[in-house]
Amino acid sequence: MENTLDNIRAQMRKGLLEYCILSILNKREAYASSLIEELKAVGMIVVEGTLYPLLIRQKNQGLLAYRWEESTQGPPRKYYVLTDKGREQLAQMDTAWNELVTSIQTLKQA
Amino acid sequence: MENTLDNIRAQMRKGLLEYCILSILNKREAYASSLIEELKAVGMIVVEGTLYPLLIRQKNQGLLAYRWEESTQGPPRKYYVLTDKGREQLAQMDTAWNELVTSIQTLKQA
DNA sequence: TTAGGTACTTTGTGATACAAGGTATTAGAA
DNA sequence: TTCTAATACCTTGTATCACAAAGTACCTAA
Repeated sequence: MENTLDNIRAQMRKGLLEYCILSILNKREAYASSLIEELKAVGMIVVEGTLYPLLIRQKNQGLLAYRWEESTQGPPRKYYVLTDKGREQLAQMDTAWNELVTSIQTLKQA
Repeated sequence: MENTLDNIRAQMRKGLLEYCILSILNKREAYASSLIEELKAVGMIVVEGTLYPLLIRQKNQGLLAYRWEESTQGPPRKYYVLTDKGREQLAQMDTAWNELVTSIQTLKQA
């Protein structure tokens, strides 16, 4: 029942991670650790235990595909890319996000 | 496993309802049905079974208080108002929300 | 061959929203 | 008076999401 700013942020992020992942992958392919890095860079802390199941869900929904790629510094990496279906979903999410931002703007006005 | 725009919207709303309620009550006091009406007016469909537990949670956290008021058209209504603690929480949520919007803007850029 | 770093995965828990159903008060019609 | 409809509040069971914590596998270098 903590009410820290971190918790508030965490609650607000719920459901938006999926959108963030598709948005990043729309720019370039990436593997899990690099996604976590990019999210952390913009202030959205995400842990592995959250991200991996999410990527698997999106892949099972046909939004993502992946390919294995060798790494020079460890085990091979799963590089994810957006599918056509993923791009369609992202377009819908862009709409939903913009509407959400507008809704909250409206709510906060007189 | 539906992927309609409605579902996408619903997922994105998760965790933001609390913020919306405090934002509305920061403008004026309100009872549950009127909150639902205002949320519906900006495109955020919420049902009673979601809102009542949320109001009770926020009241138990000391963010809200309420008073009973007679109605001319039915049973008495619980009018909720923000407490000082609720206003503090709202201020923190404003910060968190603005940061979230900024984070997503940044993610979507090159 | 062993240690440490990197990467991927799974399990159990808490929190949120929802569907569906239930309780109680009021006003007006039968 | 009694019944019905409308309004308002509340509860229970379920699905989903994020997280903490632990586990598995690969690779390199000492």
